[in-house]
Amino acid sequence: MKLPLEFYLHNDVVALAPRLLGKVLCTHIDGAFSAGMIVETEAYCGDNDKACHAFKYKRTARNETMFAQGGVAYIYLCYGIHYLFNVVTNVENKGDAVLIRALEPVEGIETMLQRRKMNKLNTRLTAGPGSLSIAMGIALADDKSSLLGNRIWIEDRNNDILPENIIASTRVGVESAEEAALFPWRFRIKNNDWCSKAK
DNA sequence: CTAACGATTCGCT
DNA sequence: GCGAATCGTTAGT
Repeated sequence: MKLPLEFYLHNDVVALAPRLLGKVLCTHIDGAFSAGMIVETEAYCGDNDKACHAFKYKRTARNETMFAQGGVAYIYLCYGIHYLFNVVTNVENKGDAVLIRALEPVEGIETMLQRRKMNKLNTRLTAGPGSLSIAMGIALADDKSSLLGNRIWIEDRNNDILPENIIASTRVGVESAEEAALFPWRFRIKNNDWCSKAK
């Protein structure tokens, strides 16, 4: 069951990020189908979050997509090599998004291994935002893609994560963001090996 | 126009 | 477990 538009329009990105845990990210790209359960996310908020690209609603050519209506993909190039996949949320002009940091492979594992040029399965396949984008076949060209279409979408497979199995912690790479660095806006599933290393 | 940095990953010890 | 590689975007000269 594909998540409906209303899910993405929720006005509190910090409440939405943990709700994406346990949902399944699916892609149908280059004729191949892949799916992975979301096990780690981070919330970014344009209004009061200094760590966010869209802090104080500042627009640049790169982050323009973050200001779109919820339900589209925002894909951003980090460190010159890594594509980071984000889900834009809220209504237009808010600049809110959820970064997907790690997946647990569910379907199309052979395809993922090929894309990653790997022979055997290990947690590096989809642990980490740059890795999972490659494994799922997501590239910069998919920036602004709707998550309601038939190329990239997110499914609810009735696998809700209980609150006691969700761990909130501080985000990575935000030391210079002052008070925003303390916000516990990183969410992951307890005892899941596919999460990138805990801080 | 130029310099600095970052929502990271990979290979090696 | 740790340190180097890497380059587009941003902001400052």
